[in-house]
Amino acid sequence: MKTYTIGQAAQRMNLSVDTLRYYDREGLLPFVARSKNGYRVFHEEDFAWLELITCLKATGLELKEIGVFIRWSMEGDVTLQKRLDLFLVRREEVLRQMASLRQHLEKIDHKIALYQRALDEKTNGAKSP
Amino acid sequence: MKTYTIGQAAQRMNLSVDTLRYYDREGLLPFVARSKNGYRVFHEEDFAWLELITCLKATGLELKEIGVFIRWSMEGDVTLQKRLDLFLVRREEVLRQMASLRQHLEKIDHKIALYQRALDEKTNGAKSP
DNA sequence: CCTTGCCATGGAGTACGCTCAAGGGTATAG
DNA sequence: CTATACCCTTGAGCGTACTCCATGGCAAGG
Repeated sequence: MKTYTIGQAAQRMNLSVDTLRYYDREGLLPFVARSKNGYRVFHEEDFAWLELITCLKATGLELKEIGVFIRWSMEGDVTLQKRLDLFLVRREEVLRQMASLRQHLEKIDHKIALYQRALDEKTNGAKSP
Repeated sequence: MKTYTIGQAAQRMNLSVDTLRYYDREGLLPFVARSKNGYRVFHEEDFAWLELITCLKATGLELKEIGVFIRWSMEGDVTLQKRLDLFLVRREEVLRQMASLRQHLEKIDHKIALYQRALDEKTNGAKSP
């Protein structure tokens, strides 16, 4: 089965090598294997974890909290309920963020309309006095 | 006309007094007046600016950039085009963020379904072996 | 064999957005 | 008049998430 060095993994995930090492230090990557000379070895399944980490981070979860989630995952089925609860909270949070963005988009669209009108008037005013 | 102290403005905007003073120091609040003893005096119109700042910040614009925008605003009509462009860029950015959130929501929903199924199987498995 | 390039660690440094503390002025209720 | 609850400034400190650097190991091609 194909394996990846940290550099290849970083490239594939669009993260920096330093970021991956930082995540590892913070306990987010306990699933990453090591070769006998100490190199990190990424396998295909690891990318599912990395994508999940990326997803959780993008929804505003702190690395610390993601670390907690990863630890739960490693503990197995006893933490299923906790992890479900975490995702349910995350879901609500994402919905909140989407609602907030929709409102801000409205405000921005409104501003764009205003600015466009103001610019139109300026050019028209200059052309036909 | 009603005026607000920094404490009242902070309360109304759901920001801390320190945050408002920090914004001021960073050049985001050149429109805020001062009383003769040096106190900041917020007027009704100022809240439109504060809400705009909040909006831009929520879409991911850095305080530095917001400061640039505010300075443009103070310069008047000559910067209309620049400001319009800024909002157009911001609009694209918000759309990107919304698309990204939608994808993450899908992933989260998928995970929730998986976890719920796993929990169901666990309880059913225990009840009917 | 040696160079080049990627791997490792530990620890320091950075950017951002606050947040707090020290030291001092002001205003209003009792 | 004084107490208390605001206000001011300057400057330091903090949490998060990287990012960079020094130092050193390993490996594959020429």
